[in-house]
Amino acid sequence: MHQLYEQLYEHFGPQQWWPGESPFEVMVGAVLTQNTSWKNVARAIENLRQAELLDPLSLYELDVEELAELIRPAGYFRLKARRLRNLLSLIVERYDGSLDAMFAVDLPTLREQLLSVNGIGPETADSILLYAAEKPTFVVDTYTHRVLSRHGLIEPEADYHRIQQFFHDELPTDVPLYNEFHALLVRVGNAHCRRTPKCEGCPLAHMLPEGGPLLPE
DNA sequence: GACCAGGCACATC
DNA sequence: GATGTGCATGGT
Repeated sequence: MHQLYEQLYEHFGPQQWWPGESPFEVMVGAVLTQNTSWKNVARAIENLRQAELLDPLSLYELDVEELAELIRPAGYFRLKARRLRNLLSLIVERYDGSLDAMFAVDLPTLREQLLSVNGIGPETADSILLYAAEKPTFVVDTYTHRVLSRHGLIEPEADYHRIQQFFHDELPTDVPLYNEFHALLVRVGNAHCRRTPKCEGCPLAHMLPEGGPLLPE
């Protein structure tokens, strides 16, 4: 596990994640990027920035159809407009629009509150917790799952919690480390780990198990 | 034109 | 409890 990290870091260098200028922008991005490439999300966020709506209170006042129109480039835009609204209502109604107040809450409690929002699942919650609130929780995504199972480090059918537990057990509790490691996993996933799993040219190819990658997922 | 992207909720069996 | 489906734009 540590060696995996070392190899990735050596090859790709620091990733400077999350690409967002404020914690609030990170939160919005976390919802918008669900099953969607970051490039599309960036356009949507740019629309919100142009409209000067990148703060909880302004965005909460906007009606859901106008919000949907602005985030259109991110895909699933009607669905995501509702999901954003649900998240905004937590921020505004429970924390009076203050992210500082929200982030003062302890990790397990805040994680539960986020998960209780319709449209926020484990990955989105953990992304917000790690990259916006800077709390030590590992973010598991499809790339994480794919890379680890190909390398025989987890069983292919391992669920979210199990994979996350594995990182928490193996690594020191360290926000910058979790941040960088997850970013590197996405990076290698985007660069080399596409559907056909030959792993050619991958910086991790030399550390695959005997007989190559374990399966196409 | 197919296939994919930094998921999640809900329906159905 | 397991499996299937809708959601949608933009890049390869």
